[in-house]
Order: sequence, then C-alpha cells, then structure tokens
Amino acid sequence: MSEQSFFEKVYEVVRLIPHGRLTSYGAIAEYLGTRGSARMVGWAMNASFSARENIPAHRVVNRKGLLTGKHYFGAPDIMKQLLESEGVHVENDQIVNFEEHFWDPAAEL
DNA sequence: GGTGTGACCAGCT
DNA sequence: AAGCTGGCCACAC
Repeated sequence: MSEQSFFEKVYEVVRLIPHGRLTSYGAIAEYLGTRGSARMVGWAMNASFSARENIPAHRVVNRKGLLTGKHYFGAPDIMKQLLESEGVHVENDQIVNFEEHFWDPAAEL
C-alpha cells in the first residue's frame, strides 16, 4: 500500500468521497499524515488532470469551502456545475452549508 | 542533486 | 478587524 506515491493516495481518498459530499485539502493531508502539507494535496489535484482516470477534484475545496481551484477545471463554471449536479449548492464560488456537506476521511474511514 | 513550485493553513502584525 | 508572511512536504526540471 505504501508503495504508491503520495498522489495515488490522494486520488484514492478523493475517489472515496461520497456523492454530494465535500472535503478540504487539509483534511486529506491530515488523513495522509501530512497535515502541514495541505498544499501537496492541492498540487496532487492539479496532477489529477494528468491522471488517466477521472478524479472528482470538484469535491475538494479549501478550508473555507471556497472553490479555489475552479479556474483549473478549464472553465470557471465547470466546478460549480459539477457540485450543483450532485446536489451541492454553490454561491459566490463558495459552498453553502459547507459544514453539512463536509466529509472527513479520518472520521469516515 | 539543488531549486522552485504549489488548487493551503494558521499565526502574527 | 483584516491583510500578509511563513511553513510545510512531495514532485518536476
């Protein structure tokens, strides 16, 4: 298991995010044991577009529930529509009731 | 093999 | 109160 790269771990956790749920970079980083390196998770997401399989990166937002990486989806509206498509309300590039949709891998896994 | 980077987080001013 | 800086670690050149 530990043979896989850090990116692979992040990808798998992101894939395990339930439909209609959200999590933060720091939560994933903490679950992976690299709490101080939340940036690594975000960076892994950037590489996720290079990944062969589709990574639901739109389910990952920052601690404030803000769609920081929306611009990286190729269009600023894709991330928002993906979230709304899953029943998650997004307003002003921010998740509505983020705490309710928040999914903690360390708690669920 | 060293430097730079990066979709963050938390603390300090 | 709000803005800014530093720190953190893994990957690419």
